[in-house]
Amino acid sequence: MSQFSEHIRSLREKRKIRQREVAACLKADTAFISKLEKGERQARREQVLLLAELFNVDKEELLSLWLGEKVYDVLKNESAKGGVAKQALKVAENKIDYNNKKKTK
Amino acid sequence: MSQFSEHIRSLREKRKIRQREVAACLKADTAFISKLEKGERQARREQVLLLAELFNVDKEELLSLWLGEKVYDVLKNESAKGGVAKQALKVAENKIDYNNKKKTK
DNA sequence: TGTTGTCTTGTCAAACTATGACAAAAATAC
DNA sequence: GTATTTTTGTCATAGTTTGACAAGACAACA
Repeated sequence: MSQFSEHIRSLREKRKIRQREVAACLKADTAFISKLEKGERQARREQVLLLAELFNVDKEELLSLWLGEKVYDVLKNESAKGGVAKQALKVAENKIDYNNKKKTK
Repeated sequence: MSQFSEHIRSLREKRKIRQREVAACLKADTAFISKLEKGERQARREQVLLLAELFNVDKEELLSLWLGEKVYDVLKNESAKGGVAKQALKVAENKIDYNNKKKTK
């Protein structure tokens, strides 16, 4: 149901790892991993980094996917009708750009 | 500090309304409004709509600004280094587009 | 069929976060 | 000075999320 969760699952399956091993890596139980992989629980930042290490994938890429889901979560109620959600994305983008400009200055 | 909060304040000042009147409209006290206008509290969706009515501005526009802040909140910790935040925006945008496409289908 | 290992689901307390109320201080106006 | 508006600090309450546990489902296979 969520890109992030599906991605995690697919990474695990490609590497033929059991949920119990992922659980050990995150110091959680398999029930939690199962829910992560079905999008019923959200990972926390720290866990995303551990997963990236475990699966040996780029941390920033995994973080982007994870964050993207969180962003979508904020918008999903509005995303139905029209431009509100997309406008909101623009607002956020402008703030990011503005902040980065300030810093390089 | 936040676009939304500054906007609210400026709307109120343009119309020469007191915080007490805004508070009445939202059924809150002035302390709360003060914090809203300084970005120390986040409005809830319902309150945004009330504000749009009170100030007689477009609801969708105000919602976009408000949502944009919420989105930025999710990203602000990452927005420092590099592309993670902007990538996350793209991920979210794709999900929105994908969902809209599904619906019109 | 029974056993073993893996994954899933339901439930819940504890941890965490946010809201909005109140009181008291600060600022502004008169 | 007083009166009014705005700000700040503190806090109980409500609301949400996490992760632990127990029990169930499913698959492989002897």
